[in-house]
Amino acid sequence: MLTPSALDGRKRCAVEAAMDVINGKWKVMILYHLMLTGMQRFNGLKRRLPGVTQRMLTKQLRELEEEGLITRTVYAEVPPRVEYRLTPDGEELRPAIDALREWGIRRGLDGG
Amino acid sequence: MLTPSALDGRKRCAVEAAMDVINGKWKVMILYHLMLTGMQRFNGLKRRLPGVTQRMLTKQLRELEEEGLITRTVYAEVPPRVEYRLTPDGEELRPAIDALREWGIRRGLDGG
DNA sequence: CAGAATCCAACAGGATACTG
DNA sequence: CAGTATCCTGTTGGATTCTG
Repeated sequence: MLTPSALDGRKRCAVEAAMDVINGKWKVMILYHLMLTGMQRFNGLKRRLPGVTQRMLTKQLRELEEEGLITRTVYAEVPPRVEYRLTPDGEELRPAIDALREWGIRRGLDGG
Repeated sequence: MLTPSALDGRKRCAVEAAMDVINGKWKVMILYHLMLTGMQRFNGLKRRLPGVTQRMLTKQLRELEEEGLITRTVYAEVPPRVEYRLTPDGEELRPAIDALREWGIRRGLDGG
């Protein structure tokens, strides 16, 4: 629980730290789609994120990987196949992203 | 609940919409401190956000106000007094920010 | 298919000075 | 106290081309 008197002044940057990790135009959406589908390949994500460029998708995927939120599995095949999945750590973001999503729904659609 | 089969493909941007609103280096921290304390004045926020510049604080506060997440109350006094508070809409972000914060704590401190 | 490399534009954000 | 106004920089992000 968020208890004001107990937290004001201490550990004041857990929120900030979390935001740092998911900052980036596409990161939350990437995580969201991995939460929905369990696994996605590069072009699968590209299709699900209208407007993303290869460069940006690659970059954000790499950062999420470095941060330990997703795994990248490369299969040595032709044509290449690369699968992205959430790590347990990334999976633990689900409640937060879910809360964000529900807030977005309440705001924009209000029960729609 | 986040039910994959029901949501994949529909309403796919509630998360994105939410992220758009809270994107900005200081916005979530501003909201967080308003959640903790109920009200803050300009310099109070400035003190609580180490590193923020007046320009950025002003900018992000204005954007949060435009987005309807906070109120800005100006008292015609000398010296001036301006109070910032969450709107009900902003208050509804509490679960999301709380979830983010708890994730950040689990990650960085793991129960600390 | 899943990128890497290069180049470039836009904007977020910072430093500083000034003000009612 | 609570901002404006300028100026400036770095990062984010896009367009395009090339590759194993």
